[in-house]
Amino acid sequence: MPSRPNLASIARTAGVSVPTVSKVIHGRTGVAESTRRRVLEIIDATGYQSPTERRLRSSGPALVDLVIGDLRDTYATMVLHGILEHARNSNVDVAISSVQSDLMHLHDADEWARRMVESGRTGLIAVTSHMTVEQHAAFVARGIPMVVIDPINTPDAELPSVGSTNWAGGKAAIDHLIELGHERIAFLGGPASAECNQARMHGYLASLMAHDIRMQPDYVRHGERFHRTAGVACARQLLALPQPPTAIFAASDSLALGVLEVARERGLDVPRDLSVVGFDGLPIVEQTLPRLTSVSQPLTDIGRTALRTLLALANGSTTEAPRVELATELVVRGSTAPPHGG
Amino acid sequence: MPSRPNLASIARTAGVSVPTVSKVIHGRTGVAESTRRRVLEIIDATGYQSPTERRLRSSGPALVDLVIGDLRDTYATMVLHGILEHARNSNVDVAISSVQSDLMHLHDADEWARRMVESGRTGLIAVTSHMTVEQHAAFVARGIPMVVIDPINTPDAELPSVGSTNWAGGKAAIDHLIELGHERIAFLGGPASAECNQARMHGYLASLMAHDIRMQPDYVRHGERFHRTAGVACARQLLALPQPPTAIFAASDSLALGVLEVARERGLDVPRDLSVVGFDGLPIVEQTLPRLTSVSQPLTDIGRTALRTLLALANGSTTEAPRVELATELVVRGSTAPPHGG
DNA sequence: CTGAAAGCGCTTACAG
DNA sequence: CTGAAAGCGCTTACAG
Repeated sequence: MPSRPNLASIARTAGVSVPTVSKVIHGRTGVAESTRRRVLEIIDATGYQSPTERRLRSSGPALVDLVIGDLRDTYATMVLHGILEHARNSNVDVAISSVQSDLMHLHDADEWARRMVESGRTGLIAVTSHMTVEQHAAFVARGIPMVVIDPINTPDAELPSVGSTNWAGGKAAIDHLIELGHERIAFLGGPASAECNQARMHGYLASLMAHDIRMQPDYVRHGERFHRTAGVACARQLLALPQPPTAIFAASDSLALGVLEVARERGLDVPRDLSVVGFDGLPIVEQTLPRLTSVSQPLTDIGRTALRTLLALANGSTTEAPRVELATELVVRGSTAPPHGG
Repeated sequence: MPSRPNLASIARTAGVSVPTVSKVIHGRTGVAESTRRRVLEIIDATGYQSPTERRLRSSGPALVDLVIGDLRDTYATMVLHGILEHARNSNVDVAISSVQSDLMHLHDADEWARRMVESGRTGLIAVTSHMTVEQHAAFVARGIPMVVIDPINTPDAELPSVGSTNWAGGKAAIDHLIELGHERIAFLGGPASAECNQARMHGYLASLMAHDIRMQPDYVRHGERFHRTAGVACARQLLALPQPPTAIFAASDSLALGVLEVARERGLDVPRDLSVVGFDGLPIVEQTLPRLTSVSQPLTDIGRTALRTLLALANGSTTEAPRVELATELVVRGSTAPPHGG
């Protein structure tokens, strides 16, 4: 076999003529099903690329695909901003799609990967998407490198991912509330399946445990999304408990906005009657009344790092850790104070 | 000349050999400067496309370029959302870049257009960018269709653009304030050069005129950007006037957020002491205290329409109007009321 | 359904 | 600096 496969070498291996291979590649009719299958197998095995594909990959800026769950979320926008900044510096183009996570079934993943190879795409970054082992495998099988940012499920261990120190961030938030004197602290999470959400919750549990505070199952709630409306629903439940919490740690700033809204609607003063901590550090935390204490994530850095990791993988680097975590930082603002009642 | 130019036809026209044309196309050395120029001219004139370029354009989904001024602005995000929605339905891919407007000089535009042709891009949508006649010409010259959304300068008449009824929206806002009994009404605008800003201001002036209210030059301010910080700066100036306005019409919701902030810092009650109207209808207007009366733009529709227009142009349609305006709607919320002092 | 033959469009290596 | 010649990789048209 020559160093680079061409129609002739594929034809030779398959024991057919060059025109037959050409027909298979272009999906023309007039090829026996068994022949077609045999040729396709060899094409797959040799990793044949048409001249167009080859030129696409070598000439001009690389083009990476980006899938984002919901763009109207400021979180996604800030990650995107970081990705685009690094893209400009690295002379890389970014093709963006926004899809509902459930649209991307296994079949779609395979079709998607095929089309990415065809159009010479360099790799894929998925932000807050659902990503199964099979889907990941579909991309790997076609040689498309892939990086995820905060998937809404727990990804397989092989899947390269970039995020922040969610566990440490959650723990820092609760440490802060306990230092202020709180003991009745609730956790208001996002999708229970999301790994980042689980890590934040386990940071919460770890802090309680370290301070010998018993965890109350009633005080742990999960929304369907990291969204304000979910925050409203869960906060209403929490504050309607016979013994409501004196502090709520929300696993996102959007959820925390919902908490502030419910507090207002119930006439509770934040932070006098209720302390609230968010997570993300979105710009909005500086605009709320009171300004929101929040665990800040370096979102643009996460975006930048994800693209850097992807480009490294595309260049054949395999030394990258499968998971990169950037540091979070608790920023104390006006929404936390010692508990009032005691 | 054959129906489709190839190296042979170009060589014939230029009076050189096929290998020489090949060298010119790939920028190889060993070609006399005069020969190179002659060949390049003919390539330009005939619109020659390499087989790779041709295949790029014909196979797979079209790929359009999108340039966005500042992504962290929710305005841009919502437009983007509309574009991506229509892109998914039309099986079109979107390559996104975020650039400071001043980065795109004339030279860059030409280079950009060249690269777009090379990578088989279908067209360009520019959101809130600076776009000169020369830049537009650079894209037209290479056959790249282009659509702009709210450019921050006044675009040339030929440039296809999509926006909303800015003038009517501005007029509706002021009509509303005057109906409430206001006479001391200020206009707090964005970049004075932006056409959308000018249209909103002229709506303001038209309403004042129609109600025989004299326009006070002191009451008209322009920020450098449609941004909260500009709103803060201008609102401070307006409220420090010997006779401050009783109502402020801000030409964007972000500017209006700055006004609310200054009102709070000066202990003014909105809407009792000061009425505020914004423009855009971003989701945030439902979250402010009080909720913000605002002229709502159909931002996702604008995005959708921009892409639809671009694709129509790319398909050779020339019947499109050069300017499409979608309807705005004044949504009255809690930030406007009759003037208190009077 | 298959492939020998002709051909297209481009590139490469090299003689002048 | 230029181009005749050889060749590469693929496709097309058609005979069997």
